[in-house]
Amino acid sequence: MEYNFREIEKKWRQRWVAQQTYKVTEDAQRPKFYVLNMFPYPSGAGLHVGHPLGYIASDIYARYKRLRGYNVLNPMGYDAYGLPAEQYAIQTGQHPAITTEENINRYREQLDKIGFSFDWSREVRTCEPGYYHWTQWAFQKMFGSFYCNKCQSAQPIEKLVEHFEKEGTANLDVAQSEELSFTADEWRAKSDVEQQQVLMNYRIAYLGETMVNWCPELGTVLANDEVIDGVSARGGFPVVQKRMKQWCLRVSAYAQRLLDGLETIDWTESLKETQRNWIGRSEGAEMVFQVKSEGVESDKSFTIFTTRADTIFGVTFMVLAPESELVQQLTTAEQQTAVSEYLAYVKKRTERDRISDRKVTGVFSGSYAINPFTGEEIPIWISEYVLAGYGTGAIMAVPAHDSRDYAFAKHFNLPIVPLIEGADVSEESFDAKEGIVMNSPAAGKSALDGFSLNGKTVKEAIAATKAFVASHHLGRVKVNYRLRDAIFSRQRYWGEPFPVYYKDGMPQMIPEECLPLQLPEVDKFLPTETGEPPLGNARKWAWDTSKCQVVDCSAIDNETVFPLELNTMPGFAGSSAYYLRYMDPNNDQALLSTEADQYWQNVDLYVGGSEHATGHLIYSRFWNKFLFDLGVSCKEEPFQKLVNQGMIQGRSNFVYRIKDTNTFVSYGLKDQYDVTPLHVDVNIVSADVLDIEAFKAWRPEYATAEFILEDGKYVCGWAVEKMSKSMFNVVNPDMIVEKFGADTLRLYEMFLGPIEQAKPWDTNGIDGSHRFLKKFWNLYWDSQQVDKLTSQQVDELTSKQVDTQNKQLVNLSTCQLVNLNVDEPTKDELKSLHKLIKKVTEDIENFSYNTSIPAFMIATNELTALKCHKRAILEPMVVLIAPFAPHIAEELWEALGHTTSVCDAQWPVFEEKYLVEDTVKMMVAFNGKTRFGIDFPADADNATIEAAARGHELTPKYLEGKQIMKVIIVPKRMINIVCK
RNA sequence: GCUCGAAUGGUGGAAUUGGUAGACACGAGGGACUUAAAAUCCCUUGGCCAGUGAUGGCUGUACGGGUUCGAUUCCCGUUUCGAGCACCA
Repeated sequence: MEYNFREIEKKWRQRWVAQQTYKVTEDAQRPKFYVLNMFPYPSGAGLHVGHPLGYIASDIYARYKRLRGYNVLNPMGYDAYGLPAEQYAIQTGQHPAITTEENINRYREQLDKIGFSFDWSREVRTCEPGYYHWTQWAFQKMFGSFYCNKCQSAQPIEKLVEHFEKEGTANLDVAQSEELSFTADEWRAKSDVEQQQVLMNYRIAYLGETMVNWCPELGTVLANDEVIDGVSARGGFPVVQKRMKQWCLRVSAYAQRLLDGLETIDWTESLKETQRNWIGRSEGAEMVFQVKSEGVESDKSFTIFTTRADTIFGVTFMVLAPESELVQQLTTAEQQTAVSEYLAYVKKRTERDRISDRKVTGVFSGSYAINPFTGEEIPIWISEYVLAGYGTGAIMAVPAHDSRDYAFAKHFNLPIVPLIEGADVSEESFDAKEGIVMNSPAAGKSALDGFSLNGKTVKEAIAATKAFVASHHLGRVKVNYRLRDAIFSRQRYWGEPFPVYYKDGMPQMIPEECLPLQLPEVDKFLPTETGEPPLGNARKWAWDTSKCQVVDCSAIDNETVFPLELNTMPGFAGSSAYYLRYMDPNNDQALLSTEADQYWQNVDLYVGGSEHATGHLIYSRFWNKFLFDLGVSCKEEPFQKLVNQGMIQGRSNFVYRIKDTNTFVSYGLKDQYDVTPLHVDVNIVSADVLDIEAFKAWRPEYATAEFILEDGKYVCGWAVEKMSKSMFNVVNPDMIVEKFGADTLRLYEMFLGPIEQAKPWDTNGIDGSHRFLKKFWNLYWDSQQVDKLTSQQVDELTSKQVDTQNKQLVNLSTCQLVNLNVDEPTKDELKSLHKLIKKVTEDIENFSYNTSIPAFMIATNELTALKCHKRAILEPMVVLIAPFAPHIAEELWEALGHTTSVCDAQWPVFEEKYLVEDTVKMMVAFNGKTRFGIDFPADADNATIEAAARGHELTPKYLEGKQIMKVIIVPKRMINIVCK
């Protein structure tokens, strides 16, 4: 019987749908397991073979867990909002909802062919009102919350109001945009609008005027993770810094918890490290410096942040960020012109300029700061190497021990005072945090309260200085984070609308029971000419508070009808809590029910690309922690284990055209000509040999092409590149499924290499996986009857597929499923099976599928050689392969007489006893060189073995005339004899 | 510059707590079957050397050292590649 994968796979695709094989419900009787893939953005290009890699890996795990008795949640959905759909809409005028729908259908069609065990009844789409209802709801909750540092959690804003009414800002320890100070009386005296403005300083979702990454080409602001090297991640357009009023999420409030949480989850070290870098915790001190301006000590002061408080005696100048508000205050009259010129220069430079050429630039402000430890006057400079957004936007410069300060000091000829014994700072600064401190204070100088660090190690000195700063009220010990609040507004159409309207210029939340606020229709998707977002084009986009519904803009009277927010939410809004929604996708009363949350808890295994390390994976951890504080999610960390699948790169093929001709020369001969390499569609190349007819038909200009062949073939060159349309190297999974079947595709993608590693796709190797499945199939469909046939009858059989040596027939169309004899399996057969059970079980647990495929191949070959036709062996084999190749497994399972799906079978139990040998081969080595192996009884003890070795019984030839110094016996492995 | 990870045949990659390096597959070469092709099956395949041959010897996991009876594995140093962060004070 032939392995007809097309029919088999079609049959089971239909059967799975009809029988709802993959539908899952909460079941208190069984332990849960939650497997999740990062849901795809349905792009117009469809899936290529790289996309399913992670889905296949997680599907194998999901199926395996199900076979082990777990109730497995394995959902799929679509991250449907996003820029490309909208860009397409701008170009074509087609509504993004329509193109998105089309793309989703295409994705679904492709996914369905690969045999995933997704429960499609739980599908979510971020662009559907029933889904973004809860994105809007979460946003409103963030608006209605502040972050309490003392209790380390989000709290309702009402609690903060209570605090203000009682004691103003006294004893307040909360996350805030800037430090405010007022009394309870002052608070009560404020108008409603003023109070609202104050509260904005504390809300977790707040409207803030901040420097944002503005991308003029895209007409929108971008989050930090969407900007790479000063250009937009999508499109590569320049990004400029601009001050704008935007919705922000106070992610920074959660910085420490985001950092601590990393210790509790099972992610790769490199990914955790990436997040640690992104969060960028640094411990240091803030110190206050008084200002002396134009020779007069003023009451002005400013604060700097430093991690090297110990270097306070080496400070020779101060530097302010050009954007700092202090610049205006501290510039003296005579320096005004120079400073203005410098600021104008800085303003012209984009983020990108700053990164690409790091010139040392700066200007003196005219003012001096006073070193709080020594009373020395220190000039205050302004330079772009100090960033406004980090710390306080001002630093104390210690040129001897900071390379940036050093470069600045050299350039402007400022003094350099070394503080570490033995450090040579004549050529470069000594940045390392090691050594013994000296010059603190410098000889002949004195410091406040006789403070000195001389003789201490740097580490001790840092601690001592911090303690001194705190006790003498010169500043405070402070932890700084690089992590900034997330900008949450986008000036785009295709995103979640904010459930917000404006009254007296202050944002108001539309009532919770009126959610979701649906995205309105617009005529034009481009941002308006006035710079307003596309929602400014919507005619019906005003909020009627009396009717609690959206009404026409013309009705705005600012009494009952108010304008709605025009921005939309960014891409990460919808993807930040989708894993929670899968637990209870159709709930219209809540994001999810408590029961669903309690049962499914969090994602046990999350699979996706590492490109989301500083975006999605930070935002959803933040989002989940917020929901955890609210009591909506019972787990603080959303993704317990995370596996990053590597990218599958394309393998491009090239043809070589001789310059100025239409003649193409084969790879091996190209050096004899002056040629231009051209990408050629990999789908008309097989094993690097070009299909010439297909090539001529590919493009009209090649119809008359001529070829210089080698060995009658046209051989193409190749290179590994990103898989993309423009390189003609996109391999479509549909084609592979059509040609080899989904099971082969699944097996081959897993066999390609370790799941985490990037690797090029090479269709050539796929034959091996397909051949294996055929062999596996033939284990079951074979030829008991053949033994009964006479050789003459065998010869007469039409297919004549005879292996002459073994007299065994394969692929014989008349044969039935093996006549499973009921004999006890032999020792060898059981050994093959249990070796496989052990290997496959371990591999799946460790996520290293690439090595279990060979194990299957070896077992199959062994069992074929043993002519094993025993149910006790073959039945567990089907279960073992079911996670990898579900279609063929189902077919064989049914053929073996089962009426239920193989998905509900039991994973075979491994038994050590079948692998225990009667004899153990011990390798014998002399002086570390392995010579040969000798069989010992398995129960021989070390003393017996050593006696045999010393008695020269094992090895007379090698030991002749030598004195045995030492015999080392490694249990069940090796005897090592050391001799002279 | 800092942090993390990696380096094994022509290729993708195996190798348990340190114990016969190169599993398995691709590619390549040879053979069987076939009018032919496809399909299938069998053999060879890290390098060098010796032998008619079975086989044997040397060498070999980026490079240089070290620990060990024994190192792809552990330690120190170097090089290269990948990833992340980056005027972050």
